[in-house]
Amino acid sequence: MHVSGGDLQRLRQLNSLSSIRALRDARRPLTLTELAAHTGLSRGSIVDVVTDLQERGWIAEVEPSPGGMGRPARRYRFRADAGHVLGIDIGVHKVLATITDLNGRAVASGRTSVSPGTPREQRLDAMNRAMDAALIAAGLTSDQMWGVAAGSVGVVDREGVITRVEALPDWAGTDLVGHLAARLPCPITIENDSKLAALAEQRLGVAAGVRDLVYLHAGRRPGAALILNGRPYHGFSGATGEVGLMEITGWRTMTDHLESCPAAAGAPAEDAAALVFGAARTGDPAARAAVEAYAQDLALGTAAMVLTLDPEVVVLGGGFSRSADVLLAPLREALAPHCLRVPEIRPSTLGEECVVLGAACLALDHIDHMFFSPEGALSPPTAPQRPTPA
Amino acid sequence: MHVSGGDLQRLRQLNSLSSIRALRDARRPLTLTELAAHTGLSRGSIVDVVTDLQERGWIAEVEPSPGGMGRPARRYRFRADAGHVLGIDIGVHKVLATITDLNGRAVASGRTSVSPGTPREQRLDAMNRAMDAALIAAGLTSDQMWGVAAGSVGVVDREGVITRVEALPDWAGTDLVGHLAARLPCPITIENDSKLAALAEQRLGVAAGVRDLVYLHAGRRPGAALILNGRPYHGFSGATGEVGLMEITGWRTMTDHLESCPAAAGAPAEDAAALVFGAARTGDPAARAAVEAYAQDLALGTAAMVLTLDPEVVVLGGGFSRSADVLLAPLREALAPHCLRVPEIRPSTLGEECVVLGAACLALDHIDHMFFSPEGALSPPTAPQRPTPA
DNA sequence: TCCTTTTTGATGGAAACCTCATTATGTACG
DNA sequence: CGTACATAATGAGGTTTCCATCAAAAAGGA
Repeated sequence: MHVSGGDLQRLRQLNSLSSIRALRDARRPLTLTELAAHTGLSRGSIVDVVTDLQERGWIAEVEPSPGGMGRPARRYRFRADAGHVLGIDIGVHKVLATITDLNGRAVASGRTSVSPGTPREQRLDAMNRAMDAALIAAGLTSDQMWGVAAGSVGVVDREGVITRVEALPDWAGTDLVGHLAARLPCPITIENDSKLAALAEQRLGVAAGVRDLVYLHAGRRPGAALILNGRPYHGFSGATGEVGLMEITGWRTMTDHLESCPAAAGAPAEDAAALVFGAARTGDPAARAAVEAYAQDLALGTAAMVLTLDPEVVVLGGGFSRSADVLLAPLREALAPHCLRVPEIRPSTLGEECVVLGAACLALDHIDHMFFSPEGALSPPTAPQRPTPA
Repeated sequence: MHVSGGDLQRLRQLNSLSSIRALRDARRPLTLTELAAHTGLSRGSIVDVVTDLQERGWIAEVEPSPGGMGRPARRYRFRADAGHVLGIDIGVHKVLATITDLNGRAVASGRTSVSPGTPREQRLDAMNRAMDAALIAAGLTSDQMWGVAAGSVGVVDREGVITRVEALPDWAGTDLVGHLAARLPCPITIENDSKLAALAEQRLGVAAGVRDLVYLHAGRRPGAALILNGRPYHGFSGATGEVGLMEITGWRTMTDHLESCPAAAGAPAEDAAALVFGAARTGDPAARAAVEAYAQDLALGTAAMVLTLDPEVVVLGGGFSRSADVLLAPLREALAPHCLRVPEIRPSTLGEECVVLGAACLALDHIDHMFFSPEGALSPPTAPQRPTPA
């Protein structure tokens, strides 16, 4: 909580920001009287603030709403289309890029396919193509982007360096920031993909507004991410949610239960899980047993996190969350004996878009911090530039 | 980050708070020129603000510092003695009460002894006596307290109710808030004792300024508490750090290693640990083995938290931290094989005072939030009253 | 004694806010 | 169709707060 104060212009700036925030959060046009109520300012001052913001292009006037007593009031809306951010998901099998407006609404996206073996340069190239496709679809250029955030597999430290990654052979140490900086002048953030998925679920998804949650990435490479006190939790070096590395949790071997199930016999390892979940859905006893054994192991590591953090909600995400209908009940039952209070378990709903949307949320958060800080001027809406290193 | 804005008086209020904070954080008298630099205000405005604050009693003028070029500057200090808060630690064997000034410096304290079997009413009475002793020692009355925070064993929920406690038979459900409210008109906060110890270590102790830390309570009743993103973490229902409840951590039985050690033969269970640690210190092989076995078990649950949270520091607190000299190395070694990155492990230094000081910190935080919020007026410094329930 | 350095105090001016009275522009109703 | 009512916009006058600037004051050193 930074108390700043300042001069009269700073006060006006704060009041302008207050108005913008009110308009943005209301998600509908507001009248001057409503704005005055929201901000606590007098009517006259709100008029000043609003005409100023309108001249600068932050807000726009809309038709007065018909049918009401008294003289119809002017109404204003936040111009969410004044700027855009870019979210990127660099996955193992695909790269997604999505452009959203300042409200976080997706306006365009691009996609390219890669494989686990794709070498670094080609993966970066795939990222470039996905970005370009999204930009073209949105009809925007790269210097119109206000911010970018990219999600990647692996451990991402505070400087955005990927320090550890198992799934991709030559991906660790990739200078993602540098690579993006060459093509985009705006601020850049890199984060772990599960953390972004968790953020998306907490902002837009099944855990909207939840203060404390554990996001479980259930899939071929299990993982977890945390939202604590309402904010994404990064830890000291970014290596959070790695409880599955402990032998006693069984996370390293739990997919064996699925892959060695008769229902998956002969199929390639990456299809095994889906086949077993499908068989379990139709009642196959061996498949059900395999799912239960998997859930038992998953519950061990989950219980360790739940007992440590006492979250309100556990979000079940990752590829296996598509099979939440057969996985949820066994997981809940396996969790119960370990926990003091069993948190609500909700299957993820955002699906494949989860990480890109989370990335866009993070980029929006970043520019929010910039604009709402004392230094971040409330200039006419233009794409912020990265501060040039001194 | 709440953007508030407001009218001109609010601006003045913000600037006043900014000045108060600068004076408080500097921990030394500042000149008007220094204050102007800190707050970014012009000199003339600072004069206004300062004379205003001085009239209201928030700051005081001190002797100009001699020996310097030019005309000697007036200097002002924050009047930390303008108000006081009360911290209480309701332990199993003792009740502590400490009164600190607005800088968190202890000015007086009181102490009473209790035993695990002491029934609720007598324990509350012991608390009253400790409080009264502290008040008398400080020469203050209960209505001069600006805030109280009490730490208790057991799980404390958001409303301050003790929902679960193992160590004290009839303590769960105690209406601590109600009890304190009958004797103190100021805001009241209740929190779990380990969480307060962690807070104290992060504010005043061995982990000052650390953003993410795990506080290990190593003692006869093991536990843990978390500071995450620089703030105490409470969880949804307050039951955090309970990873020791899982069988696989071995936390429920790990003290058996110490109690069954020959070095502790014949001694009562509560002295066993100290004897074993003492024997280990002199090189007794059986005692060393017992300590190592204990450390192995302690490391399991700790590793689960470290892998989940990736903290910068683990603080070793609780009764056994007095024996950190023999416990630290085995714990560090036992932790290493499980962790991606072994956090720094630091033994607690605040000792018995830990919880009371943490309680005082929490009470200070609470009034900070009150005064620095738009509503909390910057009236002349007087004890805030609890809002009367409507 | 004079000069340099730094703080202090005073004045004028501008920005931003508030209040209150007046005017404008709709709907409702006789 | 005209009047009453309700709400919104506008404008005048006043207050608070801040800034910039400049002369005066208070020390130490030459």
